[in-house]
Amino acid sequence: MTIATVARHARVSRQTVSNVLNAPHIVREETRRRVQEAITALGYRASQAARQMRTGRSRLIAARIEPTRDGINGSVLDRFLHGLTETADAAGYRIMLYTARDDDHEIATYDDLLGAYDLDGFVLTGTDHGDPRTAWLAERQVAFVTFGRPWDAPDAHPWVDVDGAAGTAQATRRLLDAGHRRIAFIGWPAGSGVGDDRRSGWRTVMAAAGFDGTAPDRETEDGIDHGEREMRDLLAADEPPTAVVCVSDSLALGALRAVRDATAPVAVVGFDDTPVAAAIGLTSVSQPLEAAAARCVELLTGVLAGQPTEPHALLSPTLVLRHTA
Amino acid sequence: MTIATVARHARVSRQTVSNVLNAPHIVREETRRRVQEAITALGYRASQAARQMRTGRSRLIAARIEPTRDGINGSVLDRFLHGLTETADAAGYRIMLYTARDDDHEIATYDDLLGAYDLDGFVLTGTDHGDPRTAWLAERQVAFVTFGRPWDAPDAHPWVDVDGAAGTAQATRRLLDAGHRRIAFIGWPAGSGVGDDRRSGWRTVMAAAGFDGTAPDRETEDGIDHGEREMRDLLAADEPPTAVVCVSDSLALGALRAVRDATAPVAVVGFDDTPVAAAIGLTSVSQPLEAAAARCVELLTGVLAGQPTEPHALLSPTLVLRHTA
DNA sequence: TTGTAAGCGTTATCAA
DNA sequence: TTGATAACGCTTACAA
Repeated sequence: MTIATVARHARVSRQTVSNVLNAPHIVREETRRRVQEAITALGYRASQAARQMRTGRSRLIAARIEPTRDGINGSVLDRFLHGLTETADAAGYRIMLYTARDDDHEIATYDDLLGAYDLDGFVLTGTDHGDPRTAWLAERQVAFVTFGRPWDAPDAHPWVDVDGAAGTAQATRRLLDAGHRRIAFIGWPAGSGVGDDRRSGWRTVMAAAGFDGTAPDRETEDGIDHGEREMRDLLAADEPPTAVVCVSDSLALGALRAVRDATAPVAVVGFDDTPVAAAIGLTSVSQPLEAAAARCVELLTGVLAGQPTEPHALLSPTLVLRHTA
Repeated sequence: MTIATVARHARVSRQTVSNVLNAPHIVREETRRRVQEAITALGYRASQAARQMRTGRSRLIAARIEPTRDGINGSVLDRFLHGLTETADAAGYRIMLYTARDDDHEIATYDDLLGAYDLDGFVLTGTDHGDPRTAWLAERQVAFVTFGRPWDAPDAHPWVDVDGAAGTAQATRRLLDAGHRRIAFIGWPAGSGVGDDRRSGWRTVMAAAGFDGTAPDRETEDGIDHGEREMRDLLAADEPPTAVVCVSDSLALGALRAVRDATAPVAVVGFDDTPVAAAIGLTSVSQPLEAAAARCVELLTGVLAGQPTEPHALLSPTLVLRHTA
C-alpha cells in the first residue's frame, strides 16, 4: 500500500495526502479529516526508505552496545539503552545498535553506518581525553551527543553527564555526618576523566572538613580482586580507615570482602548502583540513567531539528543507602 | 556520491557497478577489478534506502530491549543483545531496538516497524504458552526466530533455546555426587514453560536416584526476598535439605541469605550465571548466550535467504562451579 | 487549497 | 558481458 492507495481512498491527490502527513496546517479541515480517516482505515504507514531518499533523513540514531566486561558495571549500559530506545521512540526516532572492538573500528563503523543507512546521529557513551571518535564526527559535521563530558574542551559538542564529584561528595559528607573521620578512597589510576571527577568530590569534602592530604587515596585497576587487595592494604595500616568510598561497585565489592575479616566495622560506599549492589545491600551512588538517556535524545533531536538548545546537561546522582554505610 | 560516481570513475555503466556489487560472477574479471578499485578509492557505500526501495529488503532485524526488571536477571538480555549485534553485523544485518509495555503494545510496534521501516525479521525473547506475538507474525508471514521454545507446538516456527532441564539435571547430579541426598528445589509457580523445564531436570535426576517425590519442591515468585523466605521454611523442617537448586540467581541469592544463619552448611546452585553470581561466588548454571544469539541470526538469515535450515537449536548450558556448591 | 511533474539512488528487465 | 530504461514510494517546486 502506498500513498496513492490512500489518495484514491480519500479521493484526493497523492500530494494532499503527503501534505496531511507533513504540513497538516495547509490542508482544509474537512479534507484533512477525510484523509486521516483513510490513513487509519487502511493502516497506512509512510515508507521510511522512500521518505529518506527524498529528504535525506533516516530518523535513525546509532548507539553502541559494549561487550559486557566484568558484568557488574555492564548493566549500567543496559538501562541507558532502554531509556534511549523509549525516548527516541517517543520523538519518532529508532535506535540502531552497533559494536566495535576499539576506537579505530568504531570510526570505521561510523563510516559504514553513515554511508549505508544515512544515520541522522550518534549517541556515544564513555568519552576519554582526546577522544578520536568525537573529532572524526565533528570534522564531518555529523550530529552527535555524548553521555560523558568532553574532558578536554567543555563545549566541544553537546553532552550529557552525571556529576560524579557531587556523588562522591554526598557519600563522603554522609560518612562524616555519621562520625567517620578516617575516610579512604579507592579509585582508578589518575588520568581517566570519570575517575578523576569522582575522586575530586571525595577530596574536596575531606579538605573542607580539615582532613586535607591525610586521608588515604589508592589507585588501582577496576575489579573485585583489586578492590580487595587495596582494602587489605588499607586495613593493615597503623590507623586504618573506618570508612571507604569507592569509584565503582566492583572495587567496593572487593573492599567489602576484605572488610569482613577486619576487627572493627568499616563502612563502604560504591558507585553506579548496579544490580550487584542492590542484591548484597551495598550503599552506592546511583546515576539517573533514564533521565540521562532522555536528555541525550532531547539534545540530539534538537540539533537535528536545528533548534538552538542547551549545549549540555549535568545531572545529579543520588546516594542509595543500604546496609554498608 | 552515488553509483553513478563510481561508474564514471571506472568508465563503465551504473548497471555494471551494481552487478559487481550484487552478482560479481557475471562481470568480467578485469572490469570487476577496475570497479572494485573505484569503489574502495572513493569509499563508496550503496544507499540502503535506495536499495530497499527496489528490492523490498531492508537488512534490518528488530529486537526488543526490556526494562531491567530486578536487574539481576536483566543482564542476561544485555549479553544476548550484544551477541546478536555482532553476529548480525557479520551477516550484513543491523539490529534495530524497540520496547513495549505488553504483548498488545508489542504487536502494535511490529505493525509500525514493518510498515515504516520494512523490517526483514524479528528476534523475540521469552516465549510463553499461547504467545499472541508469534501468532500475529506467523499469520502475516513475517520472518522471525524466538529465543525460547514455542511451548505449545514444538515446530510452530524457528527457535533457539537453552536446555534448562539439562542445566538443573547437571547441577543436581553434581550435588548427588558430592554426597547430598536431601536436595530441594525452589522454582517458579507451575505453568511457565521456562520454569517447568528447569524443574523437570532436577525432578528427573532425583527420581532416577531413588528420591522420587520425597524431595521438597517449592513454588514462588521470583525475587531475593521470596528465595530467602522459602529457604527459611525449608530449613525449619525436621530434616532440612543439605542442598538446594534454584530456578534463578535471584532466588538463589535469597536462599543464600537464609543459609547463612543455618546450623549446618547448605549448598546452593543458581541459574543464569548473572554478574551477581560471579561477584558473590554463587555456583550457577550458565547459558551460552553468545552462541544462542549467533544461532538466532543464522536461523533468521537462513529463512530470509530462503535456505532450508535446521528448524531449531537446543543448546546445552554449563555449570559454573564457585564457592556455594 | 489542490494537482502535476520531477527526482532521490538503486536494481530488474531487456536489448545490444 | 555490458548498457539503456523503467520503476520502487515519497516530497519539493511549481502550476492551476
